[in-house]
Formats: sequence, structure tokens, C-alpha cells
Amino acid sequence: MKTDEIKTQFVQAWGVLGTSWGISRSTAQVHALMLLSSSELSTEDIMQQLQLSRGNVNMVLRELVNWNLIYKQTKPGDRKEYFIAEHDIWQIATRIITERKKREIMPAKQTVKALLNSTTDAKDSEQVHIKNMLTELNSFIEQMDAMSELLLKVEKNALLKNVLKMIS
Amino acid sequence: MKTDEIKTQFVQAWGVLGTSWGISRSTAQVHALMLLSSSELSTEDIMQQLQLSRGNVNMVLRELVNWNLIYKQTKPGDRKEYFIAEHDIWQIATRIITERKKREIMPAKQTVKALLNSTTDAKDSEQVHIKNMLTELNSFIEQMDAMSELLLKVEKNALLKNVLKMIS
DNA sequence: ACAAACTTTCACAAATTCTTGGAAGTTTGT
DNA sequence: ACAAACTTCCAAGAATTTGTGAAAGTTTGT
Repeated sequence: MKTDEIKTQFVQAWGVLGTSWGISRSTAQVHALMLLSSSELSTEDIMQQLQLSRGNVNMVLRELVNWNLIYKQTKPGDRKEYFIAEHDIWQIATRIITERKKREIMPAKQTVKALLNSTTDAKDSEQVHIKNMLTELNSFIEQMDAMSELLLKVEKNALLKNVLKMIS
Repeated sequence: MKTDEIKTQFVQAWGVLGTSWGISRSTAQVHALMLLSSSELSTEDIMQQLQLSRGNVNMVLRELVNWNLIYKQTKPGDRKEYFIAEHDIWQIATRIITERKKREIMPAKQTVKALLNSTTDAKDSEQVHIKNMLTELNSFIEQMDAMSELLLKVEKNALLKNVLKMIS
């Protein structure tokens, strides 16, 4: 297959996958395109290659910059902004895990903790059951949180990576 | 706070959280309600308590049964169907991880593998870069896959749990 | 076989999320 | 200070996802 075909295929496919990851189609597409591009791209380049509107591309780029998945660059003697993707896969993973933790784990943690604090120690069996569930949920969320921290550490630590491989 | 207030709060909050987990509001709400209920509920009960339509509740219950997060039950001398939630938090975790793997990891795995197979071993630098990215992506996805398997094992294995605690 | 008691389906409505494109705002070189 | 070159914002429209409710379909006891 030709280089451009592969690129197109990947970008399109990744766009579809993105939507089942809670990432908008265009965000996923832009990120895919940039992952495969070894050189920096301007907003125009992206608009043109993916046929997306300026506003959309601008928004998406901002989002990706926020996630630390792409970097802004400038070129001497050119006032346009260029963007280049983080290409190190473990860096990418770190950024995504961090973001997911922020979006998915922390709010749940808060919610459950708040509710747990407002339970009294009444004795009717339903109260007791609810309190139990909340307590368990709470410790479960703590574990997921710990697990995401572990994941972040694993990436930085080859030894850990091997230990994991061993025990799994 | 009163039992019912806590229940309502939790159900509503969980519904909101659910949407940022890729779970529809009503699915999350119904699951929350059932987690806190120690006894089985009928479709009617749920409709009434959450003010949802029959069709919606039916769909949601089917989905939750599919995920193995709730079970169908019947009562002797009553032809209604009742549902009760899996209350063991680690069981719940197992079901959710399995489901996420199916939804999020497997499709990505397939996509990347397919593309990787259609790369040639041409030498122009862009091809090479693309091939590298795809290869790395592929092994990264493999690792995520392995990690989700590990998570599933951890739950069943107290020793493993402790090892993890040690090294993290 | 019938009717009552339930469950499932489905076309439409509502809500949410994503995208567009033009207008407003900034920055930079002269 | 001005104009050119970009970037950002935002309101409206598309697209997608969810939820509704009534009708159709099933099952069960008599």
C-alpha cells in the first residue's frame, strides 16, 4: 500500500476508534495524522489534509496541547504556529492516563467520599447496606487510583516492567 | 442525611459520572440504584423510583444483564421478572474491565495490526517513520491488553495484590 | 383457546455533542 | 499607527446519542 493510503486509512480508522474512547472524531483524526507525521504541521496543513474547518482544528489543537500530546513550535522568519506530536509512545501513554485519571477517577472519588461523610450510623438494615456499598466503592476507587499511579510508574521503570511481566 | 436522600444523591451523581465514562445517564442511574438496593427490583419499581420510561428501563436492564452486572430473578407465584445487582465489588470490577477491553482495546488492536500488515518495506523516510510508529503503537496496545489481563488476575489473587502494593 | 400480565420493539422526540464559518481579537513588521 | 497575517471565539446548524410511549409480541394460568 502507498504511504498516503496508509496514512489516510489510519487517520480515518483512528477517528472511528476515538469516538468509542470518548474523544471526538476530529480530535482523534488530528492526533493520528500528527503521530504519523515526522515534521511539524500548521493549522492550514491540517485543515487541508483532513478537510476540517479552521475553528474545529483550532479547538482540537488547543485540546491536544492541553493534554501535552502535541507541542507548539515556531519557525524563524515565519509567524505561523506549527505543531508537532509527542512521538514517544510511553510519554503519550503517561499523558493519557493522567488525563483519564483526572476525568474519570477523581470525580468519582469525590462523589463517593462526600456521600460517605453524610451517612449517619443509624442501624436500620438498608442504611447499613448502603453504608457498606459506599465503603466498598470507596476503597475500590482508591485501588483504581493506585493502579493508575502504578501504570505511570511502570513506564518510567524498566525493572518494574519486568517484575510485572514475571508475575502476570 | 436520610436513607432516601443519600440514595437519590448517589443515583443522580452516578448518572452524571456515568456520562463521562461512556455510559448513558439512565444506565448509570439504574445500576447505582440497584447497587444500593439489597433486595430485587422489578421494572416497575425502577420506572417509578427513577421516573424513566418502560422502554428505556427495559433496554438498560438488558444491557446490564449482558454486562453481568445484574441478574434476573423470579419469585414463585409471581410472573414478573425481578433484578438484583451483583454486589461484590471485585466481581463488578471484573465485568467492567472485561467490557472495556472488548470495547476499547480489541478494536484498536485489530486496526493497527491490519495496517501494519499492509505496510511494505520501502525505504523512504516517511514510510519508515510510519512503520515505526505503527510498530510502537502495536506493542503499546499489547501492553495495555496485558495490563487489563493483569488487573483481572489481581482481583482473584490476594498475594498478587500485596506484591503490587509492595512495589508501588 | 382466551385473556390477563408482562416484556420487547420501534418510530419519533428530546437532549447532547460536534462542526462550521464568519466575525472579532491579537500580534508583528514596517 | 496601520495593515497584513494569524489565532480565537461564538452562534447556528449537523450529527449522534438517549429517552419516550404506544403498539406489538409473549407467556402463563384457567
